[in-house]
Amino acid sequence: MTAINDGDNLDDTAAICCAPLLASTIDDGSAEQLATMLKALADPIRLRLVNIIALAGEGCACDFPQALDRSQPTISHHLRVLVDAGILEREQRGKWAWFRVREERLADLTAALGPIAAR
Amino acid sequence: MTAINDGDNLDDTAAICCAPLLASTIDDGSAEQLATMLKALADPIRLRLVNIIALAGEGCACDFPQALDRSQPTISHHLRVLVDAGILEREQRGKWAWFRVREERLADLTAALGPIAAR
DNA sequence: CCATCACATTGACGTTTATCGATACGTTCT
DNA sequence: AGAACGTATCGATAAACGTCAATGTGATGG
Repeated sequence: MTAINDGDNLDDTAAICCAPLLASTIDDGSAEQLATMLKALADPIRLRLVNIIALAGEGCACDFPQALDRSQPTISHHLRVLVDAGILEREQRGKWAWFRVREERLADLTAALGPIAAR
Repeated sequence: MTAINDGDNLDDTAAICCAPLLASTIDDGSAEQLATMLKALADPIRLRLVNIIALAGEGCACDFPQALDRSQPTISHHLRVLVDAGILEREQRGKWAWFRVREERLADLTAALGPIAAR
């Protein structure tokens, strides 16, 4: 693979993701899709990014380097991973970039994980 | 770090994990704990392992290399990651190793992720 | 006891990932 | 147009990860 995500896989992912983990034998492709979303969340910095943005309703990229003690390029990288995975949405306001949580997508995730726990 | 996990971090993790992502600002430590569980699930092979075991109620290690087309050491590695993260439990029966899903732990996970989706 | 079987551990290798400094890009204001 | 600012991308580096062949460990059964 070349990079985190190269283009509009975002909605491809959204279309297929996520068959409940208990309901049926998950195939190789579905597992890969689910893993992509989970991998995006499976990082402390990215979890805290999502947390901060979810709490405030939205968040400006400009605040994150200081809040999370990481360089601006590093923050930019993590935001990209989250947007590519469909967990955040990006909106340009003047020269600032603002982010919101795509709650439907997180709901998809818990829906895919839930059935196991619910058994 | 030496390996995936070196000892009984399992229950240390269980004790702290997992504060809801929306309810409060998540601190560095909690983020790390949550990330550990998510990382354990964020792999296609491990997702399919959990899926197979959850569907059948339990699963024998002996069946997985063929089912998932991976070598025995690779399967053993993935099972170790899942057990260390508290997602699976291991039981020795004669010379066979059997695994079950720890549903309470998965419930903890969705509980930590859920509040965002529910907003 | 020794052979066999199931599984874990070790060691090595290629790939991916997180991180940052430097730099490019795009917007705003003068 | 040019300066200043916020953000993205590039290039490099070190650490982590997935994978397998070889080997170790522990139980089973002749």
